Amino acid sequence: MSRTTLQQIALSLDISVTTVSKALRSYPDVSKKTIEKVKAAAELLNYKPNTFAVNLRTQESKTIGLVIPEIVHQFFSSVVKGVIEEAEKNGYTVIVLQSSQNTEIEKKRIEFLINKQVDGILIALADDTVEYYHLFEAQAIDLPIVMFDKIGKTVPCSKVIIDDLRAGYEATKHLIDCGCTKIAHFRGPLTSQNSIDRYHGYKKALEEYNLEFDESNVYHCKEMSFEIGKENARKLLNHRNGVDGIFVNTDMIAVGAITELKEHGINIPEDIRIIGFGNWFLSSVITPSLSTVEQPSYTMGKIAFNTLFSELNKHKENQHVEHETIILPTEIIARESTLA
Amino acid sequence: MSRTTLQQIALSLDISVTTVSKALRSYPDVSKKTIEKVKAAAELLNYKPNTFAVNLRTQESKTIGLVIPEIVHQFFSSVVKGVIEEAEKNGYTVIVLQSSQNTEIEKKRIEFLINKQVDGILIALADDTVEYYHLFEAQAIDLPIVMFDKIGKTVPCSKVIIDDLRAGYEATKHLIDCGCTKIAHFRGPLTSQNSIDRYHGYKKALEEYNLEFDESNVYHCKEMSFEIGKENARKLLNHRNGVDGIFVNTDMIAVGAITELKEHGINIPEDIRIIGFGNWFLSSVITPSLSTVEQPSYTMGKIAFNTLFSELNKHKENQHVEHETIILPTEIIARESTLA
DNA sequence: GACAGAATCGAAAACGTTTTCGTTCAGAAA
DNA sequence: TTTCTGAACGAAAACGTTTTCGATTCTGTC
Repeated sequence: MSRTTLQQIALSLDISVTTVSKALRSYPDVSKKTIEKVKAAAELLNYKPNTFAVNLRTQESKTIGLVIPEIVHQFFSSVVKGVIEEAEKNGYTVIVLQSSQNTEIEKKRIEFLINKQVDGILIALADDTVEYYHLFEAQAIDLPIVMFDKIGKTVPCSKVIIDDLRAGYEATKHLIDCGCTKIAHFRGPLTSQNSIDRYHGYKKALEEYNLEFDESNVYHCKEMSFEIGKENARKLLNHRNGVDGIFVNTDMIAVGAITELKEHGINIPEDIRIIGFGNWFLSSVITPSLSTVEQPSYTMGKIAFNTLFSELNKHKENQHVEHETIILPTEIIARESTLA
Repeated sequence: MSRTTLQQIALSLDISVTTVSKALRSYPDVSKKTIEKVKAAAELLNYKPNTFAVNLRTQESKTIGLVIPEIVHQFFSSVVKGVIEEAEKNGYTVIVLQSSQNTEIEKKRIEFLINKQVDGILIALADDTVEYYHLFEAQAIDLPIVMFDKIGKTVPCSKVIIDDLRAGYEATKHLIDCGCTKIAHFRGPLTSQNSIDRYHGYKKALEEYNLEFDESNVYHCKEMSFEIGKENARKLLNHRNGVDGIFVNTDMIAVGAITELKEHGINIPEDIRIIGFGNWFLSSVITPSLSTVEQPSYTMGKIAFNTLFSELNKHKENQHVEHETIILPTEIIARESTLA
C-alpha cells in the first residue's frame, strides 16, 4: 500500500528505471511509444514523485520562506495571502514565520530557513532591525532575498515598497486642504524606515505650506497598538498647543487616539481632524469613520513573490540578476474624520 | 564554500562517516572521546544536517500542513499564530494553505499536502464541505489529521472545538437576561456545523425561557461578511415583527448589521439589542461597542498542534492512537450593544 | 598465554530520484 | 561484406543521511 516508485513502474513494464524517469520528463532520447506507455502506467499506478528524493537529487526544495513581523495583522496577513496564492500558481510552497518585531527572533527565523534549505526568502524586517548580518549570511550561500514593506535600504537585493515619504506628504497635505493649520504627528518607531519616511513627508508638507514645524507636536509610538494611540492622545490633550489635526502613522493607533479623544469630549472632525495610514477594515466602521491612506498589501505579496520567482529562475540559469526596487501606488481615502 | 557534510567531518578526523553520524547522535557504541572530537569538529565546520537527505532517509519531513478557510481573518490568523509557535518549539515546520471556503479548493490543498509528504494535517473545513473523501484518502495512507473549529462530526479523528450549542444558548440567554422578548437570529451557512449548533443553542434558549420561536425571525447569511450583515438588517427592518434583540452568528456580520440599523435611525441597545460571536478586536471599538462571545483562537491553535504532535509521536512508536475531542471554554463579553 | 566478553569502529545497503555516459541495434552508406 | 550513423535504451554514480550487522581491538581473567 506504499507509494508507487519509478522502480515499480519499471518492473511492471519490464524496462529500466532510467527510461521511466526520462519518459516521464519527456526526454528526446526515448521513443514516443515508450513515453506513452510509461505515462499511462504512471497514471494507472497513481505515481507521485517522492519529494524527498527529488529535493536531494536536485538540491532544491521548491519552497520559500516568508518572514513577517506579525501574523495577526490585517496588512501582513493580506500580504501572506498574496504570496501563498502566487506561489501555488508556480508550484512553490511557502513557510510562514513571524519575527514578533524582534531582531533576535528574526535572526533565528532566517537561520531556520537556511537550515531548512529553502530556495529563497521574502522578508519584511522587524522595526528594530538595523544590522543585516543575518541576511548577508543567507546571501553568502547564494540564497536570493526579496524585501518588502519594511526594508533595509542598504541591503543589496530587490525591494517592493510604497513611497512612504510621498504618502506621508499627501496625508498631511490632505489635512491642510481640509483647513488644519496646526498639525501634530503620531510617528512610529525610530528605527522603522516606513515611519522615518512618513515623518519626513509630514515635515515636507508643513514646510511647503509654510506651517510651523514644532518638534513637541510629534508624538512617538514605540509600537503599533490601540493602547499607544490612547496614551499619546492623552499626552496631546495635556499639552494641546492648539493642535487641530493629527497625521497618525497607523490606523490602529489612530483608532486608539479617536477613542480616547471622544472620551474626553473632543469632537472629530470639528475640534481635531485625524488621518491614519493603511486603510484597515475597522477604519471604515468606527465612528467617526477614519480617513486614511490606502496601501496595497495583497498585490504587494503577489509582486514580491513574482520578483523572487524570476530571480530564482535566473539564478538557476546562472544568469546575472539585476536588483530592482518596485514602488506601488498609495491613495488617500477621505472619510468623516477629516470632513472639511 | 558548500555546506559541510558528514563526509567532510569524517575526512578531517580520519574516521568513517558512520562513526561521525553516530557520534553526533550520541550512540552508545561510540566512545566519549570520539563523540567529543566529532561534535567539536562539527561545531568548527559549522555542520548542519542536509534536510533533504534526512527526509529521504527517515521518510519524514518534520512538516505539517495547516488548511484554513481564510487567512485574512482575525480568528484564523490567530490560530495560525498559535500553531506556528507551538510547531517551532517542537522542531516542526508548517505549511499554511487556504481553501477560500470552497470544497473543491480544499481537496486540492489536501492533495498538495499529500504530495509534499507532510507528516500530518491540521484543518478547519470549508463551510460547504459535506463529504470527506479527500480526508479519508489522507488517512488511508496513514496521515494523521486533527480538525479544529470547523469539523466534520463523522470523521474519525481528534478534534479541538468550542461548544457552539452551549455558546449559542448562553448568548441568547444573555439577551433574555437583558430584557429582550422577541429575539431574532442571523445564522450562518446551512452546512456549517458551527452555525447549525449555534442555531440550536438559540432555539434551546428560547424554549427554555418560554419565548416563541418564529422561523421568520431567523435570517440566513451565506457568507460571513459586513455586507451580508447590512443586507439582513435591511430585511429585518422591512419585516420587523417586534424584534428587540438579535443574536448574530459572527462579529463581522453584527458590525454590518449595527451600521445599517444606525443608518435607519434605530437606537442600539434601546430599540434593539445585539450580541455577536468571536470577540474580534473591532467589536470593542465600534459605536456602540458590541457584546459578543469570546472564543479562544490562539490557544485553539496551540492545542490543535499539540494533539497532532502527540499523535505523530504515538504513530512513530506504532502505538494505538485514541481520538479525543477537546472542548475549549467560551465566555460572554457584555458591552454597550446589550446594556440593560 | 589463551580466551571470553565488552567496547569501539566501519562497510555497506537503503531511501528514490536525475543525469551522464555507454551500449546496443537497425538500417544506410560504402 | 564492412563501416558508419542515429535512435533507443540502461548501468551506474551521485545527492547525504541512518542503521544494521559484522569486524576489530581492548580488557581482564584464568
